[in-house]
Amino acid sequence: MFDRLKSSLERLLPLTRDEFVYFVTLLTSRKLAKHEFFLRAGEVGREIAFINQGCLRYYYLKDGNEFNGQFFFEGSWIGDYQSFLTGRPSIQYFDALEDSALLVMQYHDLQKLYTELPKFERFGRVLAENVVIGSQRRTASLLFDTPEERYLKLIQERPKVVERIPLHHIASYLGIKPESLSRIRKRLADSR
Amino acid sequence: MFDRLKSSLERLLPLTRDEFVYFVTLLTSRKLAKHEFFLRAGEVGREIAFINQGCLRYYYLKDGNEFNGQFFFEGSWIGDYQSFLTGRPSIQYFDALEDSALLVMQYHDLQKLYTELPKFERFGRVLAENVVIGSQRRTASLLFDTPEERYLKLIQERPKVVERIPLHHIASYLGIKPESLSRIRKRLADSR
DNA sequence: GATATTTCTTAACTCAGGTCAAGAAAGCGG
DNA sequence: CCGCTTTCTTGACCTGAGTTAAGAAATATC
Repeated sequence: MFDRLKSSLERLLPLTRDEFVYFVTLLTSRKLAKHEFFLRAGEVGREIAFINQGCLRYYYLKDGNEFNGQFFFEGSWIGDYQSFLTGRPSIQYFDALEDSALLVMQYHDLQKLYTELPKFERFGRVLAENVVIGSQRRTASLLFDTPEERYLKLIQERPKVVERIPLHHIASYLGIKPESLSRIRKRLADSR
Repeated sequence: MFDRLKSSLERLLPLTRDEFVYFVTLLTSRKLAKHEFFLRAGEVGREIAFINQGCLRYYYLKDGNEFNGQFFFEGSWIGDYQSFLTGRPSIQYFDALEDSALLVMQYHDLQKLYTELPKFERFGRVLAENVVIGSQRRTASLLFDTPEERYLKLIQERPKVVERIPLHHIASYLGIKPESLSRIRKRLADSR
């Protein structure tokens, strides 16, 4: 039940048995069926979740069209960092792309954790850093990589995405239409 | 000398005279002539700077081409947040677009400040939040706004950028070529 | 197991942005 | 104040992504 969480945490900071157990008491388990929401735009997302099993994404809605911001698999933490920290409503939708199992932590429980076990500040800091690094990498790629380059990088760097997620969602993530991704795939297949 | 800094800080947290004076002792003044660098890709940027006067940008270099990430004017803080926090080399170039005057704070001085005057943690937190919010807004806009929409939003939301920064830099920020921005401007001028 | 839905591809056409080339205008540096 | 650089625009042509429409194949649903 908590194996994945344990090894994930231990990559960040060494924990005694008691510390880990305490951490776990702050979590609640939650199942999401495919297509169920973790958070909707307009809501305040004062919780973050460890994905124990499954896959989620967040997306923006503009003129009725979805634009995928990011995909998350088991082993990573998900949540609207902005909303979580500031208490303001989210502008993103978070939903499950597969049946998923989450371990959810509330904002005030995390704050309590920081106070009672300051070594967990490191956990919070690394989480925040990862958000910044991920977001800036994504911006850079959208700014100067072509859609084809973005697709090739995705295959290279995150093969799981290409394996488990429908192509129309990947197209949206790359900033193009499904038809264009089809053409890119054909181009690549023909040229080798 | 410190008026702009003072009013900028006071928007975040109320300070006594002594606290502000202490903050100021941690800063060193630095002038940058137009085109001078604040930080180069490959270097570790263990300092952040308050822009007292002038304008800076950061950009990425790919295949010999510059891609502008963001512009900063007097009153804002600049630095490579990733490099600053993690101590790893930057992948961005920071340079001055006008003759500029900075107030520079070193990483270890900021850490000292957090320890000695914990109320400044708020300062650090808000700085970090702004980085995340800015980066995510930018990603979203690159993902689903057209270049023309991005240009119109820029005029609306950040008129200073359009007034003070050459169009070829703005084009690069929008993710297009100068010629394309010229055409967009013509299109807009013709259609009204 | 039949039907509906989701997923993915292909084709024809349009259009915005890239590329290459050129030149005008403004600003700067000596 | 003269020449050089920077800034900005325009035109012709090319290319890749959007749009619309259709259909095939795989999955889900009852």
